[in-house]
Amino acid sequence: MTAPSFPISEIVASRRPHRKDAARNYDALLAAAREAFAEHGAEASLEDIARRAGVGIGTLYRNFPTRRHLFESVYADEVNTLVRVAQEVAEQEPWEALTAWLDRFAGYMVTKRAVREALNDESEIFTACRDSMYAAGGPLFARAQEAGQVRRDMDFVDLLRMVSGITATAFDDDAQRDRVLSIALDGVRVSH
Amino acid sequence: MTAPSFPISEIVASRRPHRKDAARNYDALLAAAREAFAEHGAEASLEDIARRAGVGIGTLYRNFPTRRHLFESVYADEVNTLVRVAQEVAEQEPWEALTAWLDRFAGYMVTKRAVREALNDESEIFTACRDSMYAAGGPLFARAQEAGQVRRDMDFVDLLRMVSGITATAFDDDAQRDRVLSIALDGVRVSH
DNA sequence: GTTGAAGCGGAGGGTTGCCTCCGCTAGAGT
DNA sequence: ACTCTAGCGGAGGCAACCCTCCGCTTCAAC
Repeated sequence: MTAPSFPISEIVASRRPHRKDAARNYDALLAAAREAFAEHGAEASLEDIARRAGVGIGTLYRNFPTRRHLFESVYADEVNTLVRVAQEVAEQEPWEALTAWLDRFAGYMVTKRAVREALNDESEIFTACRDSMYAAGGPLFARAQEAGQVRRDMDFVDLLRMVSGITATAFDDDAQRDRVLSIALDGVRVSH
Repeated sequence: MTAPSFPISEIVASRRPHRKDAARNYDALLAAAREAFAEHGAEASLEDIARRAGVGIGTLYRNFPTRRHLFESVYADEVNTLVRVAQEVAEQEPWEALTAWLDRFAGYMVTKRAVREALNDESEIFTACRDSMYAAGGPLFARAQEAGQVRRDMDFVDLLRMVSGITATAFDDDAQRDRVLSIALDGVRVSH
């Protein structure tokens, strides 16, 4: 949990191709997949993803032989971003750093809820990415806890579950979501 | 919000048929649908539901002409139960009554998340049921708020969103879910 | 018991999505 | 410029699902 964060780009199964046109298609497919998964969930149609990316279905299958490959690639990409953000907020005050990171975490979780739903712990990539994310956010949590700002009878995973659960729900508007999230975080914070 | 709760059985679109075999099939279909929706979400296959119920696909369509009819019937059934529970807990202390009701609310929300997801506010049945549920739980919330046990800067809907969001998430075990939920509720309760 | 209508099941036609295969295209190295 | 191979797209076979339609079955009223 307190291990240093590490990049995971290298363990991603499907690699970006070298040729120029192929690389362009690869990127378009990944972007289309992220979009489609966010919109339709894990069941999004692969043919639709290929259509969105403006490539043939064959090209999709060449780059990502299975639906799982697509999930894993999108997921790995998101996690990399989350790791980077953890480094960026590291110099803020403990509680502020934690909530700032959670804010980003929430945003990315909304997008990739579909991916997580499909990648049951079976996947090596998934567990590696998850470990990497824990390694990035865990220290922020531990620091806030040691600073006496977070209650001791909960752990980092509890907090992530809480935040992702709340942010995954449909709200009337952003204000309501923020309000509810901050109320729940009041339960997390030690009343000073 | 403070209007008395009312039964909604009568406004359900599709009625239970009179003939013995038909009634049995109707019940079997509803049970199978609830199960299938809980398991596979709103996209559950209707042919699979008919299979589970042990009836032909034609029988399903006769009782529930559209997928929406099925959703509405399952949903109405759940809400009726929730209204009944609200009456049962009414005599407990404000905070205890509220959390006891929320506990049931959470249980039923897990099952019918799929139904809510599919029944966008368009449906008359849906809005009627939702109103009925608010009318049942709202007074419990108001009472706890007036007793000074619930913070004033949130409303009943905020609370329902919070609870349903958290309980809809996958947890490692029931203990973790209860722990996280109670932490979030600590944010809701006014520190005495 | 008879009877007629309410109810039944599933065949079948259409749609959509999954994945493979292969003849064509165009980028990259010489 | 030439080549040759990595890469391309989509036709096509298969499966699942949606929903309709209709001949057969079974309940229940008399």
